[in-house]
Amino acid sequence: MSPTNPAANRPARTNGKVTVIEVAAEAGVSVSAVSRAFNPNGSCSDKMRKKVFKAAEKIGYKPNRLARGLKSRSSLIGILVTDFDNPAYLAILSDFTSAIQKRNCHSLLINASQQLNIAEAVELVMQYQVDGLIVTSTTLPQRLVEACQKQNTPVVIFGRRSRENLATVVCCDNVINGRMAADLLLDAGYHYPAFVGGPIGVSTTTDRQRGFINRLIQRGCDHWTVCEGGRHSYDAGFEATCKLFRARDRPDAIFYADDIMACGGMDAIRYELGLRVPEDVGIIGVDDIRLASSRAYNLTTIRQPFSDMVNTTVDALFEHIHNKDLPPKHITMPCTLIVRSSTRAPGIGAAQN
Amino acid sequence: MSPTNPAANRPARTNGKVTVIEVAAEAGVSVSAVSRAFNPNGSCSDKMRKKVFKAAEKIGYKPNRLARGLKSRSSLIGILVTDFDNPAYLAILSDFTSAIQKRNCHSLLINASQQLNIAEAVELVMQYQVDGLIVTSTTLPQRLVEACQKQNTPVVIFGRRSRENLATVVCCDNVINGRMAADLLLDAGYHYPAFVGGPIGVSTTTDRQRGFINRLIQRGCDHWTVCEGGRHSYDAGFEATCKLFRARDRPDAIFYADDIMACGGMDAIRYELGLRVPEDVGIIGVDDIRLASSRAYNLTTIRQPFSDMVNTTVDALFEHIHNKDLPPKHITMPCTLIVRSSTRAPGIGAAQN
DNA sequence: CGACTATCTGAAAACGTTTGCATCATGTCA
DNA sequence: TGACATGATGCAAACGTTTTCAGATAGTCG
Repeated sequence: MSPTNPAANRPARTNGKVTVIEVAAEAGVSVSAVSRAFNPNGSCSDKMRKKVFKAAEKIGYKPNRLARGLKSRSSLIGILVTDFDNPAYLAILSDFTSAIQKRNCHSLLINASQQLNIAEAVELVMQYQVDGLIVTSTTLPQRLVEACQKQNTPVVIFGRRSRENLATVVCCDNVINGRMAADLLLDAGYHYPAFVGGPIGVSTTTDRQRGFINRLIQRGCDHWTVCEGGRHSYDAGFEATCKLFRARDRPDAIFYADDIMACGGMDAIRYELGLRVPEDVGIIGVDDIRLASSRAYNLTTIRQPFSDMVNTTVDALFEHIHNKDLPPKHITMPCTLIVRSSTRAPGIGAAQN
Repeated sequence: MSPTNPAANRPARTNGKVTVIEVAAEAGVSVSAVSRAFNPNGSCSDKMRKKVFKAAEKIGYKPNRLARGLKSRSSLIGILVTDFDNPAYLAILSDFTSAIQKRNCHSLLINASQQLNIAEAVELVMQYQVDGLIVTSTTLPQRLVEACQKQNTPVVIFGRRSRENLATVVCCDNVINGRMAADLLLDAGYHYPAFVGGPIGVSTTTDRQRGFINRLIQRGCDHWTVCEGGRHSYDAGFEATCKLFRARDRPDAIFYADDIMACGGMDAIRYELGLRVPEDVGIIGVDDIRLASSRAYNLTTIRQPFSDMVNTTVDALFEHIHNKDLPPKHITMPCTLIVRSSTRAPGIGAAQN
């Protein structure tokens, strides 16, 4: 019971678990000293820190993040995912978790695609006192964004623009993307373009369609058609394409809202309809998923810079976390046209234009 | 200060957050009553529960899962993922999160593919006091499994068998899968089979290889070759295949450790080498990812029942959570051969055998 | 050598729950 | 009617941290 060892006379409750208390006892310092030693910005001398670490190491102490989260930050980031169909999301998830881990936080992954609606998902994730929330491939009703803000939890929306200016958004300008697709197809001499969309009412799809169609009209193309696509999946693309070709006026070029749909569509055109790509039908998608650059598809597409978008999203989220009254902002990332062999080279067959 | 309202005279600390204390005050009951009302197996009358819920609803109370986790379960399940290359994992993740959410728990997703090694990943996830841990596409060193068990956290390993019998494992018998592939190729009259593997030292790959080669030998085929594949990716399959065909003895059939590698390989064979599938080269993969059934690839493969495997894994994990001294078990799920058009029909060209 | 900072350190009060124990109704049975 | 079991309720002590506040310990400067 020496006076230099203030924790020694504390009853050592040794019920298995090793906590700060045990570390304090072992190192002969106070509990607060241990806490500070483990906190990067705790005021604590080097000697103390070394002593504490040594004791902690010796008795195998690991901090309890739940307990820590009760007083300070949980270091949990919620990731809300609704679209598990789009193959691009595997790399996106990998990048998100990785970027979050780099900041010594971790990812609470919520699947809002099936049983859960978005409101329930948000409520659940908030129960874990997440430090921030990333919402992917869907937009958040104003009401929910406000609910998060009331709890002081910043939200960043990934990949969808949202009408209200409440939350920070990272996405691409899909109207421009639609325009790019229209220009490419017309330049390559296609005459009857079609658009195959994703889920109804989703801003990415509607924006792409709007940009596409408006540009067609603007350039004097008055012969086009549109097909609601359904899910972001191979099968949806396949079927939408078959449907498109059952009509009397068959398109000679298709802009798909999505690469995976474009792949399904290309297979329908080649193997179901027996037509050639790009000679008979030109195809262009969006995303540039891995499969797009495969030799089998070699798809012309508009690349979304997913990896950059993810990093930007996480950066923005942590900015908001560290500075709570930063105003929300809209960040638009540029897309690039990747011309491969699912469209004819510009100029060829363009005589009629 | 009526005697029927024990919480009314408690100082109402009203610092914004609404907690059990506020609910108790609102409902005029004790804090413990509120807690019990919110816990399905808390002893509590219907009248009380109704009263508490009404008060909670009125003032917008949401339980704090972090605080709850401090005393009882965290309702967090860790999911360790190392393989973000294999496209099958998107659906697997979707199924895992969904199955976990059905049990009113949530998924802490740890990416152990890049910066983090497995030991660090496990340690991190344990800091969140997860109720259980799912380890996918990798095995856990005995030391780590023991560390988890010491903390009373059950572990289930998904998709890999592990040498030690410490943790519960859900996987397929990949030796059998290798045998199936060998039989199919020999039956179809291929003579010089090759195996293209995934990452070195991974049990799935080595098992498939072993089953495959042993069966070839057993059936008198003494002409075969093997190629280490590298990652589970399209590019790895593509390149391994090119390498294979640069040798003097070109195989006429390839068993890939993985569908996505098989797709890369098929493209190499068709577009890089100018050979026909299945006439010149037969191809078989494992997994039956969505892409395998696309018209472009239409790949013969061995289907792993991923969805069932996920459910079995989660079932097993929760069994262990609820009954801590259940012994670990090995669960082997049956795979099915899906014959498509990347292999010749059995019998054709089999004269030489 | 004394006063004054600057830096470390410790005690104790949170953080929001759950739960063991004690109490108190309420109903049951002889 | 009294003894007793049953179930609902409240009190208060955990759970493992962080953090405020105050005290102690050097360090600096005149």
